[in-house]
Amino acid sequence: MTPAAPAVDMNLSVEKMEKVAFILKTTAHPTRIAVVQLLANHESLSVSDISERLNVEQSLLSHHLSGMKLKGILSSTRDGKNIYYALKMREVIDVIQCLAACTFL
Amino acid sequence: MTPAAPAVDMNLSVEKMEKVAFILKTTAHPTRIAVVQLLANHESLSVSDISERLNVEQSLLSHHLSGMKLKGILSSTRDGKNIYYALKMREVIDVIQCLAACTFL
DNA sequence: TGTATAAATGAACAATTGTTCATAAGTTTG
DNA sequence: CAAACTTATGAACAATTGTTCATTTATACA
Repeated sequence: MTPAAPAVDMNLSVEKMEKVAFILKTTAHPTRIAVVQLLANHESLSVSDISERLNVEQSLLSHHLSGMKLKGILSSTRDGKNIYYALKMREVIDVIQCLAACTFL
Repeated sequence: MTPAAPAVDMNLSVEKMEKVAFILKTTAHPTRIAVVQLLANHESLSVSDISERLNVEQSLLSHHLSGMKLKGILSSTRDGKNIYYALKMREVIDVIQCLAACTFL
């Protein structure tokens, strides 16, 4: 007997769904997606560097970055006056790629 | 010469980043993730069916569903008294899988 | 037609996110 | 140590999302 449906193996617990939602929400913002993009190609960048590249005001960017760090997506290390952020949860790259690959977007 | 970085090919335009963010946001909620999960395995389900399975109140679920439909993630067709929803943008399955596969979640 | 069932809608409100601004905290260098 | 520079922080406010509830719309069927 064949199943009446696509049969995609995906059985997330409620807890896991909440975590997935949490990560998605943390990423779901143009500026934050841009940050992930940048850090996907750069290993690590300082706040002011990111700020200039993305043309986002320091404080606002800092809020975004620290939020993403808090939620485990980024990591940061200080070097002198600068603080360098890096992509910790590299899986989010794949997530973005999945959608970016959609032709209809 | 080797690049100083991971070199992930991902160059989204601002417009595309906004669209990706849009889809992520539309999915980033435990109930909506559960809906995607269900519809990944069921082809199509009526509102009351989903409502019972997920234990979410009719009106609230309807709001979620129509939002997802509006944003192109789901489609719906009426059959008699019921309205059946189906997954239109199947790519979101992959997106969720990407994250669900993370062992650390 | 009237009643029951299924789902959508819209207003009101709650909760969460996003943004701005002023200021603080850490670091370097003269 | 003071000045300059980089980033973080917190309060205030704006904007968006999520939820509830009452009501409406659409369909079936007695």
